This record gives sequence, C-alpha cells and structure tokens, in this order.
Amino acid sequence: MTATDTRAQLMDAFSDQLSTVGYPGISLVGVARTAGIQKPSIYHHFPGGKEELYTAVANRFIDASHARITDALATGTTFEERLTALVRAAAEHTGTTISFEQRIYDALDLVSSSTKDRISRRYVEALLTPVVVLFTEAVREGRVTGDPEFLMNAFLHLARAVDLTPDDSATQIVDLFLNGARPRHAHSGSREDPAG
Amino acid sequence: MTATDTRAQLMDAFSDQLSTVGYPGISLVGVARTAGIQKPSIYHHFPGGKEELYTAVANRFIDASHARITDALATGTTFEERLTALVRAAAEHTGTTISFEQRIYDALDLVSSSTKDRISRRYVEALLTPVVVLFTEAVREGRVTGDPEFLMNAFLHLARAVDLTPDDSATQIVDLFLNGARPRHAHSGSREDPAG
DNA sequence: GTCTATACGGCGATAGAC
DNA sequence: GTCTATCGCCGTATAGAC
Repeated sequence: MTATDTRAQLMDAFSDQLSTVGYPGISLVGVARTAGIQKPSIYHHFPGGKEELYTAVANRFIDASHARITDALATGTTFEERLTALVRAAAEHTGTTISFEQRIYDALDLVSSSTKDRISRRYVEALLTPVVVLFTEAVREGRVTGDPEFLMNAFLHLARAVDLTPDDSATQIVDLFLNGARPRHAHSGSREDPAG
Repeated sequence: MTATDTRAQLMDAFSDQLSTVGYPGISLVGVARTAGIQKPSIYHHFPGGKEELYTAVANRFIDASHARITDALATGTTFEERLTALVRAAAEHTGTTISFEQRIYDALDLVSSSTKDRISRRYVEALLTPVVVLFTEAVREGRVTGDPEFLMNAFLHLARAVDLTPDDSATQIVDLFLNGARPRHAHSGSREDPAG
C-alpha cells in the first residue's frame, strides 16, 4: 500500500466521521483504525493533525464540487437544464443523513482563523461565484428577474430540498424556482390544472 | 437564586454552546461555569446529564417554535401574509452564525434512540405538520399546486435563505416561492430565445 | 511509514460532605 | 443545592525504535 493510498484512506475515513458526528466529535484513533493504521501514523501524512486533515478534506470536497458544477453548467443546453443539473450535482453529496457540505461549513468556526479564511475564500470562489455568474447572465438575458446574489442564495437553499423526495424532484425544484408554486392561469402551462 | 433560575440558566448556556460547537463539542464544565455553578451541580437539575440537558433544550425550542408558527399562521389574513410571517418566524432563530435548529437536528443521531424518537416525533408534529396542513388547504383552495409535503419541504428550505439578505427578504422569498424567478410578462424583455 | 509507549489535559459522571 | 475530590476514559499530540 503506497503512501498516497494511506493518505486518501485517511481522508475518506475523516470525511465519513465528519458527516456523522461533525468536527468536534471526530476521533483520530477511529480515523486511523478505519484507514488500517495506528493513530500516531496520521501525523506522518498530516503533521498538522486534525486541522490539517480537515483542510485537506475540505479542499478536496471543494475541488470535486467545483468540477461537478462546471460539468453541470457545461452539460445543459438550456437554462432549465443547467439549473436541473446543478440541483442534481448538489444532491450527489447529500446523503440520507446530514449534509457533508453543512459539516464542512460548520467546522469553519472551530479551526484557526487562517484556515477558516483560506477555506471560506475557496468555497465562495469555486462553488458560489459560478452560480452568481450564471444568474447574472440569466438576469441580463431576461430569463429571470431579481438580484443575482439573492437568486443564487435562494436557489442553493431550495436545491437542498432535493434529498428528501428522491423521485424526480430536481425538475420539480427547478420548476418551482422558475415558475413558483402558484397555478399558472391560461396558456402554456406544463402542469395540471389548479383545483378549486 | 431559585432552582428554576439555575435550571433555566443551564439550559441557556447549553443552548449557546450547542449553537457554536454542536453537541459533541459541548463541555459541561463550561455550561456549569456560565450558569454560575460547578459541574457536579448540573446532575442535581438534570440527573441524566448531557442527554437530559439536550432533551430539555430541544423540547423548549420545539415549544417556542411551535408557538411562533401558530402565531404566524394566526396573524396573517391572506395566504401570502401567513407565508411571510412563517419566513420571519423561521428567521427569528437564525442568527448570523449556524442555525440553532440545525444543531438540534444534527444531535439526534448522537443520542439514544429513545430520545431521538421522542424529539423527532415532537419536531414533526409541532413544526412540520402545521405547515403541511397549511399547504394542504392552499392546494385544495387552488392557491398553489403540487404535493403539500413537497411544498412544505421546499418552502422551509427556501425560508432558510432569509438570514443572509436581511433587508426585507421575507417578502422577496415568499414572492419567489409563489411566482418564481421568471419574469411574469414575457413581452417586456427580449425573450426571443427561451432555450440555453 | 508504521509502530509502541507515553505525556498531558479534558471529558462525563459519581461519591459524599455540608 | 452546591460544593470538593476523584474515577475512568478518551482526546490530541509527541518521542523514539524499527
């Protein structure tokens, strides 16, 4: 087993514990055992200990999410398709339990301020800014109205509702975001007729 | 200082720590010091220790939130006003830091299954069911379309976007929820190309 | 790279005095 | 009701052998 494998296994184990118990609840001895080594060996791969392990995991998550977002934006041809792909991308790292992304975010106030600043900046640049850019263009093209930052914030919050209704809720959520919950009067409705 | 005061102060201190560091990160000695007593005295008021303290705090939060929701639903005369009041009620316990409600929820997987079951059931009955009922009636009356549970879930997620834009975002969020982000009058802008 | 052994502190929880 | 004293466990982190 090469060093890279052990390093990756440590990050995997740390991620699992982060998802379930959160940063303060993580036990490094449990992380080490899951990775098949003893606790002190962690400090060979991550001399900074728990916080360096967190930094590595957070950065890896941000990079992976950024790639998913970029793919989602490149995949869809229409605006709706891009939004749907974004919701699905957000759903990928949203398990049946607590969101991994939420745990990453929660831990920011529990690490050093330099780590917090570094991760926060990368988070905004890699995950939020692309969505803001998308909505800025969409507003300019007249597809949606409103402040792009507000739209980004609202859309990402709404997208987190996807995990609880696994059917085909991505399209439902995009439809709700674009057209609202109110029944559409008259023509061009892709929904069923309003009752009562 | 009466017993009730100390008990309430312990719950306040526990709530503060729960908001900032989450359940596993809470230190009972810190909770005791904040309440002005020593650690062992906690067990006089809460013989069950950390978990009983959590149960008390969670139940108090659920009761207070249920009251806020009931008030919100009673205050508004129109459907929109009720939704706006709900968003504002949700924003009341959403500080600049991490949501207290999220911390309550996160801790459910870290306590005994009986506690989890009890809190979860009260949570659903007191906080989710009233919103489902509201949407069930709204669907029947034709104000909105869709599955009431999906609408409840989407609305509550969207309502959590309120804290980051403190202006008058409650009405913005309700407007987005009801009418969507799409411009309502298609002839006002250049929408010659509805596709990507 | 990984190990054994250990230092040092904080944790929840208990016993028993007052 | 609150205290002092203490138990046993687990936490991160380090030292040093191999």
